[in-house]
Amino acid sequence: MWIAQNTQVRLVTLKEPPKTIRFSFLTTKFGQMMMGVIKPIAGDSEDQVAVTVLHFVDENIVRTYNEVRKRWPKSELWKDDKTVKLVADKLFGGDKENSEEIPIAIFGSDFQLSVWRALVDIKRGETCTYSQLAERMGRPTAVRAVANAVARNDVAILIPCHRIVSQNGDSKFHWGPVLKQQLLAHEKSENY
DNA sequence: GCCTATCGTGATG
DNA sequence: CATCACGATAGGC
Repeated sequence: MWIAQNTQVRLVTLKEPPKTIRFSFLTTKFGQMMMGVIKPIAGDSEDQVAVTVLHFVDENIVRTYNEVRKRWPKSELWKDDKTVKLVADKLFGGDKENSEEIPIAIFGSDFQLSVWRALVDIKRGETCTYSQLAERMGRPTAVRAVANAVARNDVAILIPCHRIVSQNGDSKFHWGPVLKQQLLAHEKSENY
């Protein structure tokens, strides 16, 4: 079970951290993940939810939970399998076809937001170096700062930070270089 | 390999 | 506020 090839993402920026994040765990083709969603987002219908957290579980769920807890110190974390499942089914449930647009709620500094916005423009099967990304943002010398912001992406896959590689081929990834390579290989292949 | 330019963040006072 | 150390970098030597 994995994300549909043509999934579209819509970024919504939050003015403050979410009061409540509803989370649950999923089993995917690339391992277990923790997903956090918020609802509703401004201007959307009552039952509309947006993804705000998507982390791989690399060791165990407690560790992953603690990491999310640390990242969102002001937010309440509610276990809510039902609400998460609504989004998870849209994302992972279908097969190759998926016309649903997935809202992603992000919160961060202006700089971070601009980095994350630039990330979603990198197409599936493509990669981009840190300096290329910095250049695209019109901040060619802020390479190191861009890398910091990339590393802080909280929504794996949907905000595709795994598509950023360093120029010398080094491939660092929050959840390990091996997984990163697997994701990239998967995206480059035609076998979905 | 080591040295340095670069810049947003978070910690600290 | 001011300062400092720290990166998922990159380029020069």
